[in-house]
Amino acid sequence: MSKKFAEYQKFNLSDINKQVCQDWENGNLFKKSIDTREGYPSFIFYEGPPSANGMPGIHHVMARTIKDTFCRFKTMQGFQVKRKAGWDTHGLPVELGVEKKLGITKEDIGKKISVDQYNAECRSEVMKYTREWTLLTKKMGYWVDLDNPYITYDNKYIESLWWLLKELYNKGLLYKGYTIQPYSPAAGTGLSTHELNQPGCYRDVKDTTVTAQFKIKGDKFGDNAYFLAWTTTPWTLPSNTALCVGPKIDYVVIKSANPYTGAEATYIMAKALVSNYFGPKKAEPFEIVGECKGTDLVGIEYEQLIPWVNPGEGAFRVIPGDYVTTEDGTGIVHIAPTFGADDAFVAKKAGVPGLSFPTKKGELRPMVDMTGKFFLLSDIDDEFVKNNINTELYKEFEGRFVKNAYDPNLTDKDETLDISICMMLKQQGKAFKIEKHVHNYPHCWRTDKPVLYYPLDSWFIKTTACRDRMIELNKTINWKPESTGTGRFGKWLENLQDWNLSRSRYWGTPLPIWRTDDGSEEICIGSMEELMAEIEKSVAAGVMSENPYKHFKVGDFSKENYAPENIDLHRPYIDSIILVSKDGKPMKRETDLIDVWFDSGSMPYAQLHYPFENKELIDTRSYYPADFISEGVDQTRGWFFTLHAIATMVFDSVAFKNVISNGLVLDKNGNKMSKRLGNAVDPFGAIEKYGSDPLRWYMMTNSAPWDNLKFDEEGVEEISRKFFGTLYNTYSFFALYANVDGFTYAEPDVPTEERQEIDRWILSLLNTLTREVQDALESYEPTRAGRAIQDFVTENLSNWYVRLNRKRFWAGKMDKDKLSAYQTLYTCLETVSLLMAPIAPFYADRIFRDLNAATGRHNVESVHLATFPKYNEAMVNKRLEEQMELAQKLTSLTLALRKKADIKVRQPLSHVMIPTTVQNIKENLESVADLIKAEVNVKEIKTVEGSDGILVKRIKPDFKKLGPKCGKAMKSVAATLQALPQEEIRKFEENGVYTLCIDGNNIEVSTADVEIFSEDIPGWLVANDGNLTIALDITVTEELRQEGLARELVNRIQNMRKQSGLNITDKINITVCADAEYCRAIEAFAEYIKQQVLGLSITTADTLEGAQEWDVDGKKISVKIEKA
RNA sequence: AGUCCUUUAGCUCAGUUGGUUAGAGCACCACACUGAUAAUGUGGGGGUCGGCAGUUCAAGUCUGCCAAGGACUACCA
Repeated sequence: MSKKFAEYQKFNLSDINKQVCQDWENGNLFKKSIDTREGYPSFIFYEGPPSANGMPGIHHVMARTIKDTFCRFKTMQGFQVKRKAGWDTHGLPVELGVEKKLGITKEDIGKKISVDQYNAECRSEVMKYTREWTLLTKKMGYWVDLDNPYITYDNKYIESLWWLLKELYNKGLLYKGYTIQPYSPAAGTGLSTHELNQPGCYRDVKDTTVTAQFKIKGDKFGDNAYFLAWTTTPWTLPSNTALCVGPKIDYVVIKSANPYTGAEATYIMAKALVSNYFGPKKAEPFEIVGECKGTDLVGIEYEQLIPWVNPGEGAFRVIPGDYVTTEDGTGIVHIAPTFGADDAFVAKKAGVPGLSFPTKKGELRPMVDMTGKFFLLSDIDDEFVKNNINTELYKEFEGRFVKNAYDPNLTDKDETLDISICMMLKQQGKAFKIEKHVHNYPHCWRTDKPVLYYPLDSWFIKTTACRDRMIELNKTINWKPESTGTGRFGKWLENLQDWNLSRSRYWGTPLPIWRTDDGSEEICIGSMEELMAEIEKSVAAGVMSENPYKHFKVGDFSKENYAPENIDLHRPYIDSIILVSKDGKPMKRETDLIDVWFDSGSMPYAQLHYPFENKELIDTRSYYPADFISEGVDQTRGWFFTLHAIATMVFDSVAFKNVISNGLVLDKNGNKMSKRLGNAVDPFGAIEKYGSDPLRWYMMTNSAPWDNLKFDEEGVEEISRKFFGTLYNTYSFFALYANVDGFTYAEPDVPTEERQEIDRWILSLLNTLTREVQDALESYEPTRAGRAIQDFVTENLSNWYVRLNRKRFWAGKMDKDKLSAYQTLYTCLETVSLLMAPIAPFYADRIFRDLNAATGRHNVESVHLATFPKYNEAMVNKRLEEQMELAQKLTSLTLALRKKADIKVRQPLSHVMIPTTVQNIKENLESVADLIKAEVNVKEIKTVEGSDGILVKRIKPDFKKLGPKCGKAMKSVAATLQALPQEEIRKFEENGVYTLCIDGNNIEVSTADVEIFSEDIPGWLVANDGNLTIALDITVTEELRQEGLARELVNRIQNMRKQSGLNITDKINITVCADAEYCRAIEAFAEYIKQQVLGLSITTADTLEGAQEWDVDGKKISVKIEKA
């Protein structure tokens, strides 16, 4: 019994999705796709770890489709592609999720709940949606090893991180620094830039600003001269220690007076901003008396504006800063190094001290304490108060909160510290201008209160030291799109800052650095072995009473040994470990955790527990660096950067060779999706509704991965219908007839040269397609690949090949020609299933399996274990492709003419005329003439030479060729050529050259520089497409009329056959009752009719019982068919 | 504020090294086809190629400026 091709009653991609998914599970196919490639070259892919504490969204389908597509493609190309899944488990979102769930705040940790319990909550919270993620992964067909994922909270993972940190430490790239960071006094914690970039954090606020007068020392500008400097944070003025000018900016010296007091004075400010402060509309007259550059001002000293605290040597002078602009303010910037990152930077460079208080606890703080208020004198070191603080002045302000929002007793309506200070300055005649100003200011997303820029201690990685190497290595990375690599990423590297690693939290990788209290000695731990040894030392020295990790066995890499029940490297356990210094002093761990981005950037090594296990995989570069990674473009400075930075600094290598940074998934109106707006698309719903394939296909083909995708469900539906529906129809058509004929591709291939031209044509296109798809995928352009496949299937295979060849499949016996048709169509379907498999893995597998089940041509069970098609150049015939294109164009033109003349395609016509002098077209035409004739139902195609004079010719200049030759005269040349009379054109054609006279210059034009074609044939119905012209003879002769009628009858009989439910192979007898003309037509074409409808006999009768009536062009006919 | 991306038909997108009628699909309207039929074909309307300026014989394409939308980074008086 011969095998059959599966035939389906309905087409539901969602169901197919589920079935194929099940087939994969049953066959353990993902594993097989890796195991069967054992020993083959590797294609190395790294999975960027998502966080499972949020539900997966539709954009994850996008990102993962890209990853999956290339991994499948490379697998099919014969590479072994291991894909280890990963989970990002540390960090703020997790902590916040837990705090929300438990209804606690950060302050409650260690009070209402122990750190221990808190971390346990985090550990479970972080994997909250693992089930959903796993489900989505399977449903969308993302093949990744979920059974052995790397998890960033894993002890082994942390140990690898420690090793990396120690490498950096040993290279001197890890240091502790004191920098200005965003800090939320209300929450009592520093904030990462990531937190500051939460939506809604930056808000417009209205603050009181002041332009203050800083009195210049000495009499260089007279004895009453001031610098004018503007600030939006007047509360920082008591901490002022310098003024900053732009070296290249022009400054002017102005004689005027203080608007509040009227006191005459000399002012210095940027020339470009004078009109903001002085002018005819202002109260005080002014006069510019001098001008200089910023450089000239540098070094000038001034008197302290608010003399509360003595900051020490080197303060109160003008320093240079490149960042100073003349966009607003005065072009002179007030510098409080303790409250601004830029301030601190320029001040440090110029050797200007910041203004700090030593506290009674022995810390060094700015004027503002950690709760956001001016220090109470009682909290400051007594000695310092005595020597450096003017307590008379200061005590009036001590304890004032710098923002009302920080003070539990104040509201927006109360006078702010800013206003108090402004009033004080005004009274003292030091305020030049006080006004409200609206500006954008960051707020803490947890407390909703403004953020303070505040100096904090942090650990940094000195990435700046490796900047050049990073830039160099980046040039070897293939970025898709290129602009992200050179632009966003490249620029980022050029302006690289040191990487602030510290996070003052609980749930994260602890910084493995232990220090003595005085900071004189410290140790960086790089492994468990080291830690255990140090603990033993500490126990021996009596610093610790016992080793809390005593059950851990060094060198035992079993799961049990590293299980959290055995050891836990997280806080608070790790904090209980006190090590001992060489001098016998206790060393405590620096309480910081590290930035979670370090976690993910370390995954190439930590996922392998490098270097403790799998050392050779990295060292021999057999699993490193990645050939390919892909994530959202928002990861450019996130994961992409941390991967690159760690690889450069520790391994002097790139971490990845090819990278796609994909765009966002927006809603169909181009808005960002968000749960709040309710425009987020649920990936599970979408997959259920459409199936994963259309979704994946839509995402890959609608726009390039790196462009944002405007997700529109209608687009997915369109893909379903247009591409998958057409492909399904094509397959169904094939299966239907192949089963009737018992075709199972058992016969040897019909030699190419013995196949019809149209077969060779589609096979030629198929190979061209194969090459294009391969090229596209190899250059990481899935969009181009998908679009090419889609175009081939819908346009060429279905709409042209199948449509034109339908009769070959249903008529006649299985001869060589029919076999050729089957083999050709089979090859196309099979190849398409292979080509599309990386993008649409489900339906591709369905078709492949259905085809292969009947033919057994591949000895693999799934398309994903098969080999990607190879381009066969011998099959490509550009000539044939041109010919067919010509046929398609001519057919379209002819059909358009029929339409214009209102003559149905069923009515045969005698001939079309195609004027052409181009030999090439003539030859091409000959080979496709039969096709065209059949398609447009015309008996004959005639070509006409131009010389007989019936054609009206036209010249079209070839601008590309003539342009460089003619230059400025181009326009006139074109106009002259186009206006050339018929006789001149004829002469031109005869001579091959023609001389034009333009503006007195002779220009010689040859026939190669122009296209000459006929545009019109007087008296004929004519159509043009480019330089192609056809004319249709619309005369319907008696014979043609008869044939037309016969065809109409065939059409009606076929309809009746179908209606009456006859089998397609049943034979019939026909009786017709019609007028005389129709009867003559039937008589004349009786054989034709019988053959078309499988009729044994056809007779005409005067009257007819039980017949069906039809109207053909106004004629009434009755037709009756009976099964023979 | 800086960097980058996007802007072509009502919608989604093509548009090669600049070359003269700016394309496709969807949607819409009309017609045809009816042994692939919950398919299919043909025709039609629809465009100041975001705006302005420049380079050029020639600009959707190159340059500059501007605008809108988006992303990232930063936050500065």
